[in-house]
Amino acid sequence: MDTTAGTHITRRTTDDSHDRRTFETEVIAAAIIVWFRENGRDLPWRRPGFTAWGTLVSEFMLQQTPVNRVIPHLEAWLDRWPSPVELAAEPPASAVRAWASLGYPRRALWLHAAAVEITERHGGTVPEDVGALLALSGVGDYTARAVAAFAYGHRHPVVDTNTRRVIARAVDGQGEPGPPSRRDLTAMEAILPRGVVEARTFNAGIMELGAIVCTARAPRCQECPIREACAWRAQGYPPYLGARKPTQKKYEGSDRQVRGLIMRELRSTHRPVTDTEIEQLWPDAVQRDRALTGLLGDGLAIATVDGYTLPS
DNA sequence: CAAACGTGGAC
DNA sequence: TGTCCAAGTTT
Repeated sequence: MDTTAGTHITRRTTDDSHDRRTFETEVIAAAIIVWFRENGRDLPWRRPGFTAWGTLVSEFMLQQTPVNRVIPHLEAWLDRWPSPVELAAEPPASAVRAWASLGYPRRALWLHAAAVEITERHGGTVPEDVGALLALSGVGDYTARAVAAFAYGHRHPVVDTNTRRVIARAVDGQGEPGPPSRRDLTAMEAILPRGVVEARTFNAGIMELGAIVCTARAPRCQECPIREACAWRAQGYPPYLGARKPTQKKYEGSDRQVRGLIMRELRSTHRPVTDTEIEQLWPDAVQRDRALTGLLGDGLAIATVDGYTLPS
């Protein structure tokens, strides 16, 4: 927190001992809301009339995949499957094919499974309740709250990598957030505006701020609406000394790459892929078998007498 | 809790 | 060229 001004105000706005709202955090929230209304991107899931199902699909696709790569696949997906009922009526293979090269194809399988669960347990309507959302396949803390908040307007803290980074910098004065923790949720809750409308806009706005201004690399502080209130800036941008996320392993030559090659082959045809064809994909038999066994275990590949297929 | 899980663009 | 990063979830 900024301690440079002798007039710094720390009045609490509630008796809740977990509430970290102060004059400073309320200024930050208000500035983000105003900034977002002016500067938020025109994205499909922000269009009026965008459905809860559309929101759920978009959140699945946005898990670790950049916005620009998601948009065309999202629109094609929703044209084909306007509600979970239509998707649930198709085999998982259709979902995995439509997922194409978005990456992490288990998400396609989970999204299909979630569509079946929504159809069977919720009459084909995406649930509003965070608990019910969390019970769906592939839906975790982030996605459940994002759907409840953005599709249904409920007041929930939405925590993702962007909100964690903005709070780490602006509020905590750290250049990077620490490892993800349940405390992130309470930290976000603690500064979330009380009003339903304000909370919804703040959730979207702080994510947007982290995505296009307060970025991981080369943040554009001169364009930041909360630069005057930013604790990290006030302290002279001290370097981050805490635990770093482990460096990502090399993709070239990894099991992930082999899985990706096999999945690409399975998606490319409606006929079973033979052992011989699988062998052409990667020279190392041990690694190849490990990848294939993993895919079978994940349910992304099915063994038949004629070879391997997507799950039907 | 750490590790696994795809893919492609940016610097 | 190699590293970093992207609206996470699961085991």
